[in-house]
Amino acid sequence: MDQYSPATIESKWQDRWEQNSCFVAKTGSDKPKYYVLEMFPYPSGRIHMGHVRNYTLGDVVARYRRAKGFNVLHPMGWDAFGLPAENAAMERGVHPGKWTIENIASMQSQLRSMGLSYDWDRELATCTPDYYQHEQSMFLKFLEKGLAYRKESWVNWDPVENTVLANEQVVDGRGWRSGELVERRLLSQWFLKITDYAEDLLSAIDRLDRWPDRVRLMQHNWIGKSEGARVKFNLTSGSVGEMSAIEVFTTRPDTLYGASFLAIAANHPLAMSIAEGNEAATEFLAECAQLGTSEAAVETAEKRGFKTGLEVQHPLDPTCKLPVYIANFVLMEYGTGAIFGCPAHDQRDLDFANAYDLPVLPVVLPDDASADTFTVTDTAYTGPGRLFNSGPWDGMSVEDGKRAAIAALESASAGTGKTTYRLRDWGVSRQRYWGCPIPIIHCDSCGLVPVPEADLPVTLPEDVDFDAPGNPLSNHPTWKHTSCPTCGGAAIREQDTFDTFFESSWYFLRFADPKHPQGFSAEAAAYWMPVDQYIGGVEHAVLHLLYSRFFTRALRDVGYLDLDEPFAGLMTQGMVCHQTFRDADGKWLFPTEVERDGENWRHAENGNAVEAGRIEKMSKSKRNVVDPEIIISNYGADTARLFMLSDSPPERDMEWTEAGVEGASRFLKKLYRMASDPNLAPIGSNVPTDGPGLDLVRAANKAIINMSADIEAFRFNKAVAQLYTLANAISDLRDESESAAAARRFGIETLTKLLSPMAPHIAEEMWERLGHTQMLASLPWPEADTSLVTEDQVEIGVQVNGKLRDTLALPRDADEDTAREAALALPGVIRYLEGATPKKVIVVKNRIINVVI
RNA sequence: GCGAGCGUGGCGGAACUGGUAGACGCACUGGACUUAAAAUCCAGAGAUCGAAAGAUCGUGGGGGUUCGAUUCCCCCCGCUCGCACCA
Repeated sequence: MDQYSPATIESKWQDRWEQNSCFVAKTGSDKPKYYVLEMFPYPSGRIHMGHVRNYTLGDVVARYRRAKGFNVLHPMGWDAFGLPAENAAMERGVHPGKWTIENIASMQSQLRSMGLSYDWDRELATCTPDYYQHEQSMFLKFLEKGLAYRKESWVNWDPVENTVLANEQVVDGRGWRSGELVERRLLSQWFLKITDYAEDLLSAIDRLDRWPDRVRLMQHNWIGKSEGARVKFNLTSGSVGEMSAIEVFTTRPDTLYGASFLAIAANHPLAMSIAEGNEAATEFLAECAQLGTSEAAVETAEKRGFKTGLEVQHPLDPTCKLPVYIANFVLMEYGTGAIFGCPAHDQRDLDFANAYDLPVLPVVLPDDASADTFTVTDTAYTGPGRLFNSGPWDGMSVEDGKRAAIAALESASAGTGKTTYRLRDWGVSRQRYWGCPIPIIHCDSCGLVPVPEADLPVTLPEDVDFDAPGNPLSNHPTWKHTSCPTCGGAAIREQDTFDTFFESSWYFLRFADPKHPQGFSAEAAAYWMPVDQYIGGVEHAVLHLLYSRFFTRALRDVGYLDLDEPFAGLMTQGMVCHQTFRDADGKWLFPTEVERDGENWRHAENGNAVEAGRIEKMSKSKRNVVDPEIIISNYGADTARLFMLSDSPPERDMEWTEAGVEGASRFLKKLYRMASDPNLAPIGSNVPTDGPGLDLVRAANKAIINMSADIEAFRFNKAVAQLYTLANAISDLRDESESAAAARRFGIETLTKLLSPMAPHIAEEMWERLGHTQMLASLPWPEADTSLVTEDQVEIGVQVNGKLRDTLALPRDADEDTAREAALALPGVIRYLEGATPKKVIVVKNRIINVVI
């Protein structure tokens, strides 16, 4: 018998699948459609284990759905714009385009070696004009519709990447890729009006019932809806500059009678005008500007304020005037950049009031407190209760008070009910070369002029210099010079490029018809969309996944298609982790550099002791990485895939271990031997319905049912366990009869089919060795004979007072009396009864019997 | 601080709507085969006590509901993630 040789059979079957176009998707079919998509990779040059996990998960789904009779679309492409290409250009002098194309080629061949069932005919790379010209034209349509605009604003500047970042790309005050503290810069930038969709994006989250709750919650929080009111407070001294009133936003208009001050942000326009010619105020503003926004800075910062000397009139209480402060804890970016302080019912306001000796008047009385004695000193009361000290609203609940307050404000023309969101518009300008040029021309006489549709695409110049500092497009000697499409005069091109999240916001639509001259065809999109199952990392919860939801709606509203949600089902996979190793000097070591030494580890070459550290996410910096290519060449893609799936549930982090890989490899070798067994019954033998093989036939049918359920629920680790269980059932059948041989054939054939979504190459090879000529890739999923899976005998646990004392074999669905009598006759039960009659016997059919004494 | 999730053998993890805790695998132990090793096959295995039969304990800790709790409720501890001066 020849040996299992992954290298040989894997390329053999990859070629056959390719020759037979097994995975080419056809738009339109009698079969139901199924679109499965994995987040496309950035072409860094080499695949890593995270990719292997992501694409294996997707491939199992794709292959399973295909076998279940779906018309499956399973494409792959390249998110090919981005900064690493420019860094490579600077470091190695290679052009970003060339670098990217070469990386795509090598990663593509790595992916092919994994045996993934992609329709490669639909492959796309976002850095080609053929792709990005369409987003230029989308942008122009957004512009026409008012969904894109340009404004000067304070933006996040990443000093390492030398570009602006969107709010979503700043984590803890640092750039999401560079990790460097971002700076604030005032720049003129392009924005997309994602805020127009805040309410829709938020409320539609409820309908994304096949998304993980975690991601839904993150998007919910990110959009950050607050319902409340805007309230206008008139300045008693007339006006300062052009301002005669301060508008605040509050979620607690019901506490308006407890107001004791107003506070405005340091960069509020009023604060700016006050500071003009006021040294103390200027100094305070400068101090505020220095304050970091990092977690630590915020936590330790005291509440500080600057008393402006201005006063405002309370809008509902003519006798009440409130002082105005500039305060360091008020943010210009949220609400109106101004608040009214009600210290009794807001902790920050209370801290501030205590620091500046402002009155603290409670206006909400907890249900269990008395109006005569209730006071607030150090801890604000934010819970429910009845309003008091609040004039006409006394006795109302907080909720009724909010409504009454808004009504009162509206009738006094002093405010309105208002909903505020945390979500900001998406800034899409990037000061980089390797991105999609923004199709705008700046003309001195005509202003901002869109590049006419006929002149698209605006392509990137090839000959660029990466050695000079700044944006290479700005530095290019001729590219930016053009003529104005309106007046014909000399004009300058926009030199910023789009955020690379622009490309990934619609690639899933392009896959529906990747050569379509309009970017994507509405019909093909109508057929394939939404993506039925999307799979990727959770790190995109509020980046790519939110942008894509917005983008799809925006495209709908400019007339491209009729669709709201791009991804009907989402699954976020966990990270691939590995043990870390360091030598005596604390230097990180690659797993390939160490070897086991009994309980300990030592250096493979010099034999020095090695310290094994924590199990962490695979990362280049800690060197705890395993190269998929090496695993594939040593064990084969099937082994890598099987181990990826077997160890942990997909959404959880998993640990990559050599021992686990060995185990998966051993299992596949065993299956290969089973399929090569010369003593199997001939092909087409009748499956026995009795005799010694019956247990195996049952086990195989059960495996079909369980495995299907497990795959559909993404419990791939359990699905793999079903394979092991079935393989054990085959080994356990020792009988040499003809009918046992037939059962064995049925078992191994079933096992082979069940294995095929996970380890497709070896499954094909086994199928062929079993004597079949048709490819598994084109065969349907096996159907279980459900009459065979219910056994007529069931083993039931018998408890005495809730503790298991014995077990009992009973006919299935045996009636209660039979069960009770049989249980009471058990020696294990009699021993405890000691002749007494039990108080009660609980019989749960086919499950358990509990004798209570 | 707010929100979410998690905590089960030496390890990864199973356990349907409350019903025989530890499926399946890894590591481990013993045996067979072999001159030997590897590979393979067979068997064993939660902990403690016991020769065994068996007993007791056991799903982070403490309480509760129940005939019966990993599962439901309350309190506490620990870890992970997300958000954060959001008015």
